[in-house]
Amino acid sequence: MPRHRQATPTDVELEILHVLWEHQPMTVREVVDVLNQTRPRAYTSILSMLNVMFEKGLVQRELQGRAHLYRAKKSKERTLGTVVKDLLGRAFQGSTTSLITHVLEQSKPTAEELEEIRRAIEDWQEGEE
Amino acid sequence: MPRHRQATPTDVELEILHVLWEHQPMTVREVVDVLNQTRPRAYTSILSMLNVMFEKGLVQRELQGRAHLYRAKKSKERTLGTVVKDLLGRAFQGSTTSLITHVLEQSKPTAEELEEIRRAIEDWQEGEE
DNA sequence: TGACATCTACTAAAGAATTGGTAGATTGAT
DNA sequence: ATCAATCTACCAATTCTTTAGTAGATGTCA
Repeated sequence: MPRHRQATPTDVELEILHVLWEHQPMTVREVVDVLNQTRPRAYTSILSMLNVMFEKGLVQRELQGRAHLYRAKKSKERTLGTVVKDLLGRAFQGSTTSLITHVLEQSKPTAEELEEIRRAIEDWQEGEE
Repeated sequence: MPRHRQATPTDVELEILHVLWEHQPMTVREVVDVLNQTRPRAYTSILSMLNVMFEKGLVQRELQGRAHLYRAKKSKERTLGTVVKDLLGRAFQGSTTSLITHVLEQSKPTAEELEEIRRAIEDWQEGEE
């Protein structure tokens, strides 16, 4: 009857990671202040989450005075890469084309964005291959 | 202390939906037989999941003899669209280009796949705009 | 008819995710 | 020194997800 721990960060974890990536290193208080601008939660809620994330190895911390300074352990790039890889396998059974088609349909990019995407494809092609 | 129900199908739900999309309509027994080829679970486990999914409105069912015939309520296209939209907001803060860049990096498409992707972009452009 | 297979409904159970409270220590200001 | 603010650790509670057992009904077949 068990359950396997999720391979990628959960919703709230991702929410917190995004804040850290932008302002790290941060105290719990600072994270709370940023999050409260969108969806208010108790200080101890965020503290608990950061604790869980520390135990999972998602964040690092160091003492400064009596408060902890947190920072994400993995970069935004690496983390989002894992998230995409997971989704690709779980929902799209590895089909890159299918995933990209859905992305286009959902985001309905403007002509400029399309150009940007085309450039991203070329950049990637030259960089990797 | 609550939790908000997930907007998109969960892992196991997606696993089951993929099976249904390919063979529907199906009895529980048939779904179990397909799933057991990859990861074996008890008959009642799948039955329970299908029940939950029925209550959530993810699948429909009709009686045939004394067994139920299940089928997905929403198409694969619509469902995966929702999944992508959710991910785009949650993990990529709406940035299509960022998401696509990560998809390319993770899937490392071959030259042929790249061509396919380019064609998908053009198709989409002509179809929609 | 009786043994057996199979289907459903109901229930249980345990782990994971998320939110928050309480208590105790420490700091800073008056 | 005392009071308030603030930080952490520890714990509680609730919902969701996933897996599976049990019981009861029904159908099949010798």
